[in-house]
Amino acid sequence: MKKNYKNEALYFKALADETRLEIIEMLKTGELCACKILENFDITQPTLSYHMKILQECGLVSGRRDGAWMRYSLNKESFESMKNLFNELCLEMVHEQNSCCDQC
Amino acid sequence: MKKNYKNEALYFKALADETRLEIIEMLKTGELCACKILENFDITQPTLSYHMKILQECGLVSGRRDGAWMRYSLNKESFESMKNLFNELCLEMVHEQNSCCDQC
DNA sequence: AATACATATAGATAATTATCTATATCGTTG
DNA sequence: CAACGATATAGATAATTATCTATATGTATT
Repeated sequence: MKKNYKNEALYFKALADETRLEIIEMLKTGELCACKILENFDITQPTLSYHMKILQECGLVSGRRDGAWMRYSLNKESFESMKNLFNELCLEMVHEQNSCCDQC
Repeated sequence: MKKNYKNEALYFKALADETRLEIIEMLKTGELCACKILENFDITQPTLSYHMKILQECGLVSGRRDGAWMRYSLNKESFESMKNLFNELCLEMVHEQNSCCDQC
C-alpha cells in the first residue's frame, strides 16, 4: 500500500513562506495579538488573516479571542509532532546500494 | 537587523510537495536512476526532471551522470543542516508573556 | 443604539508553481 | 556516423497560492 504524503506536505507548505516563518519567529517571544504581528510586515490586514488561518489549520499556531483582539501563540505539541515527522523523513537512510535495477 | 527567511523557505518549499516527499522516501533505499523513480509516478519524464532539479538546487539530492543515466541519491550533509535549521525553528520558545503591548 | 476598532470573509487579480507537449542534448550501440 | 534511449530544456497552460479591495462580523465604548 502506497503511503500518502498529504499530511506531511501540509506542514511543509505552511512553512514554505517567508512571511509565515517570520510570524513563527515572532511568536517565539510569546503570545501576540494580530495587530502587533501586522506592524512588522508590509501586508494588509486581510493578508495577515489569511496567513494566520493557514498556520492555525495545520495546528502550529493557536488563536484565542480576547475581547476585540485575537491572541496567537505557538502550539508546542504540534511543533513536537512535526519534529518527529521530520526526523522520520531525515533518518532511516539505508546504506548505499550499487544499482537500482538490472537494466540501468 | 531583520532576519531573512529565504534560505529556510527554499528548503521547506522543496518539501512542500507530495511527489517530492515520495521521491525522497524512495531514495532512502539508496541511489536510483531517474527511470526507476519515474515508474512510481503518473507524471511525464519532463515533470520528474523538474522535481529532481528542485531537489538538487536546495542540495537535498545529488545527481551524477553514469553513461546515459542519471543516478540520484540523498545528500546526508544537507539533511543534517536542514535538521539543524529546523530544530532552531522549533526550539527556543520563550515562556508565555501576559500581553503583547499596553493597548491590547 | 450608534460609532469605532479589530479581525474575518468574499471575490478579484497577480504571482508562483506544477504540469504538459515538443524538441534539444548527451551518451551508447550497431 | 546514424539511430536510439535517457534526460534536460523551452515554451505554453493549468492549478495553486498570495495578495489586494470591499465588506461583513464581532466586541467595546459613548
